[in-house]
Amino acid sequence: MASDRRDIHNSDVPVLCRSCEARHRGMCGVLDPEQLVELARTTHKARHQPGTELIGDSTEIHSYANVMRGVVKLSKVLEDGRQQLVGLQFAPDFLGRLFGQESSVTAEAASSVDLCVVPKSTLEQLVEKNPALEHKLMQQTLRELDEARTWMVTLGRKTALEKVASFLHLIATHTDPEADVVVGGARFELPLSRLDIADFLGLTIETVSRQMTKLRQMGVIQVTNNRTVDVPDLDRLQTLCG
Amino acid sequence: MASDRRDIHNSDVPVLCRSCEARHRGMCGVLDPEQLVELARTTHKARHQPGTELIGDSTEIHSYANVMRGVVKLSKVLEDGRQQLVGLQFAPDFLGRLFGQESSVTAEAASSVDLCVVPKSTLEQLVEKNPALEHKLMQQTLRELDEARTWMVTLGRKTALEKVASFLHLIATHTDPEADVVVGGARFELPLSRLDIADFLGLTIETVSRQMTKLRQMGVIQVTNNRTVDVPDLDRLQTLCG
DNA sequence: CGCACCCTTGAGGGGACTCAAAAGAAGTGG
DNA sequence: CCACTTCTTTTGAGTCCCCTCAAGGGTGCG
Repeated sequence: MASDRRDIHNSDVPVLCRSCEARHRGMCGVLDPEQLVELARTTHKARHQPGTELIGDSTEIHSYANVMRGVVKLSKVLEDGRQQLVGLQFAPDFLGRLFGQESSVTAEAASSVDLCVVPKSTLEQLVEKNPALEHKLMQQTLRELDEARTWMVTLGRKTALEKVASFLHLIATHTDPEADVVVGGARFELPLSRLDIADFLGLTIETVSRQMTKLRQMGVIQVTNNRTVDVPDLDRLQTLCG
Repeated sequence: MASDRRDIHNSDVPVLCRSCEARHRGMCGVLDPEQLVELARTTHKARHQPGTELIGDSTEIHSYANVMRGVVKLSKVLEDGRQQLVGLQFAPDFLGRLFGQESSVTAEAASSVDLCVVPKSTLEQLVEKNPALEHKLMQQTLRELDEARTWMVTLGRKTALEKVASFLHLIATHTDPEADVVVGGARFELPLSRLDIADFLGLTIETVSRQMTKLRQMGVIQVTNNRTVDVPDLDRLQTLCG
């Protein structure tokens, strides 16, 4: 492809960026090499363990980030501790509330996560200079809004079984399929614990577990080590999503 | 105010736009008079009765619109007919999925609604020429995303009483308060029927009704004609939102 | 008045929650 | 390698909240 050829000859591309997914599919894809160099001067990679809080709700924002690897969960909590996940972000998603003074959600590493961290001011200056960048971020924001609204239907109108099926379907279609996929099926690692899944679905951990058992007994899924899920027939799973 | 004075002298402002809220608080606020004239050449006002479908789910998009008056409800339905409202839009909100080929939601007039309709191509050309316009629309999209996520907590984690209280609080704080507001209280017309409220909250119509009755018995609200709600103490209402 | 529509109220049932305990899985140290 | 702890997940029993089904008001309009 043309862009690949250009990359080969373009030794200006910062080393950090060369193997980064965000440069192709993510926001950095709209930057020219010069802007990429400028951006890379102020960014740094950061690896986080599962459970690490990346951004706190109602805390001031000093930086944005790109998810380079792993899964980040976005959540909100009520005063009495009830928690609800409001989004999941995969590579190469952009992380942070653009133009916001403070975050409206808590961001936490669900798995081991690699981030490319950008200072707030750097990115905002770049956005001002490059309308294409804001356009790219707008596209992601619109996609996130679509996903949030799709999920509202799940939260408000689906049964527990349908919720769990919907979650499995979401993960199956959002994580890169492993090499040994069977046609029409999928095998993947759950990036979330049962508690996280419950918080994502508006259920309790016990109910999630019971529905997983039911799906297992129905032959829709196979589970090994509580985390690896095998879906022989994705269409079958989809019919259970309501 | 300075902007008012400028308006008076600026007879270039199209007649249609002079009394429009969207020109000040909405997206047209970032346009200069020349652009406003250009835009106004292709727009037209449209009044719709309650219940009119403005945009169908999965239908092709030919135009966008600004809500000038009234309330628009956004909804999604499952194949078996279960419905979920995923958003409410008030003046001067922008209506439509920017850059999308087809809508991902159904938009319906909840009350009598006045729209300012803009052809898709006109607006998209204007967005390309004017980064400030995309920025403004980005701001609204980000706000809608925040609202959607806040509502996900309500859908997933709140009890029926908390849901109804949250809905009333939302309406109380999103519709322009009437002249005769008491300090700390509010009085407003519900823009939605009980069925719509139920679809918004992920409840049944009967449950909504029962919780309204309970709130009435608790003295938190007074209801007249099933549509006019009086909240003597908004703080009291808020404590019930969970 | 009579009809239509929307809302409220009541009785009963079921699905998800709560509380409790057992079974696995993962890590620690002898 | 195995006892031990700890954490996660599963399973079970019982309860409650919300849904379902059904009937009874209100309100507006012809």
